[in-house]
Amino acid sequence: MLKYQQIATEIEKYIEDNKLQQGNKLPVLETLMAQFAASKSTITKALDLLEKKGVVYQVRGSGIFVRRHKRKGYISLLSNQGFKKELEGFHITSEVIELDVRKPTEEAAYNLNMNVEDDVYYVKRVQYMNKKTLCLEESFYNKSIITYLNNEIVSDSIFKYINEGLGLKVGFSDMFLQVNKINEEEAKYLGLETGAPGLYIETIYHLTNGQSFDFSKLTYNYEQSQFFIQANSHFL
Amino acid sequence: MLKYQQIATEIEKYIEDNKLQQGNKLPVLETLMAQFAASKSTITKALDLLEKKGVVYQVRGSGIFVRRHKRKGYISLLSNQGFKKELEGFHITSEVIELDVRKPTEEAAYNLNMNVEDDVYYVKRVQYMNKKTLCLEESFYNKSIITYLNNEIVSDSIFKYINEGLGLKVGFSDMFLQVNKINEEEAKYLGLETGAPGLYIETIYHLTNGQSFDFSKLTYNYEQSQFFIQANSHFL
DNA sequence: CAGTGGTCTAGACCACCCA
DNA sequence: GGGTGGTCTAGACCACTGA
Repeated sequence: MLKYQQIATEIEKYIEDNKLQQGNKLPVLETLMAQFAASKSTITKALDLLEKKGVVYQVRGSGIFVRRHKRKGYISLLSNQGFKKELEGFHITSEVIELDVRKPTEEAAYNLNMNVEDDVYYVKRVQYMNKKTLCLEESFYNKSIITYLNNEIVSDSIFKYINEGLGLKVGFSDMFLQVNKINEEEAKYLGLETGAPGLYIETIYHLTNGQSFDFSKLTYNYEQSQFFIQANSHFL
Repeated sequence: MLKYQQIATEIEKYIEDNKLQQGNKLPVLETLMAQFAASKSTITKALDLLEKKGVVYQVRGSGIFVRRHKRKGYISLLSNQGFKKELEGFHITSEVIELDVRKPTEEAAYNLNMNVEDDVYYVKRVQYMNKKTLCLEESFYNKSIITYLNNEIVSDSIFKYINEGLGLKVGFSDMFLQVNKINEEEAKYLGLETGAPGLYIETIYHLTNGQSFDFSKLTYNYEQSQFFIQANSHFL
């Protein structure tokens, strides 16, 4: 593990252990430099990482402060990539409905940047959170990248397998979000009425090298869907 | 403007001008260093900024590539802070329903970290996108920070005024997102039926120094709400 | 193994916050 | 004006990619 990642992890642990709250001040840079025997840039890099993750915010001329304005029961929409939910104290299980190798739909092929003649793994699952239906998921995996899947893997965490089993690194993802009335099939699997509200999210996942390997379409049960997102303003 | 921001801006412009597509390669670091007469770290910092914004991705040992997998008609959920929508080719207008100084609700006071006896500006607006109702918005501004608002400001872009008029810098925001059936009032303003799906987002906006100044509750018209989010995996 | 990006350092200097 | 974080540099060395 890299030095700056290690430092970031330890600072995060320090915040956790000392139960620091929103606005609490961390030690000054010089102290951190001494404590971790690292140069200023390395400490800064660790703090930048924590800032991206929404753990701290830095105020020039003033200090480094803890940021944790979370609410209970809300799932992080962004760290929602596969298996992180477990870590936030949500118990997620999956029921596999379909799993096979097939040709992709036009839509899936387009989003995965592959040909319609190439193979994909198709997975359809219902996910449960704390025993309630959370979402219906339909995923297409580029078979030339995700070379093998089976029922056992798919019942557990697919992303964990991609990371640890296949040794692939997920780099970034593009999410597209809409709200709609759910159709009959979605209603059936989610245990709701046809026409009920549904949060509909399509995501394209890419490896660190930019290749897209997964196109997923999820319909969330609106009764269970509470998400939070932490945004930074590099936008302005 | 800082050197690395300037460089980031120019690289973004270069991508735009040359109409580079997803996966296209940018010049190598050394070239960029020479071209902008900057050190490696400065170029890297500019590229990190662009990576955060979802404009490029960097692959070690290979190169720097363009990332633009956007879809037409989708609004960026994160750069949705106040006035950016204009820049994405959406025409947004507002109709002010209420604007006054009052005491905050318990909820607003809690989220703005102020006392219920302190004053807030309360704003209720309907926003229109390309002449269709986009959302109903209810906002509470901490009056000790946002010292003045009037009808003209509120009809235009409040965030533009906060930046340019008051000279305040927005730092980060916490968003909480749910899907619900809309109530009678929301239905009336959005021109929908009571019980129709609604995307409900609460956001707390903070200045760069961490002070929260705005607590907003938005209900989006599900027929107009298509959002995209670009995520990076510093999570894993 | 050449090309390319990533990490890390030491240090100079700058910019902002607050008392 | 003292304290604190941010920018920028030059350069050594490391790690991954792909032909």
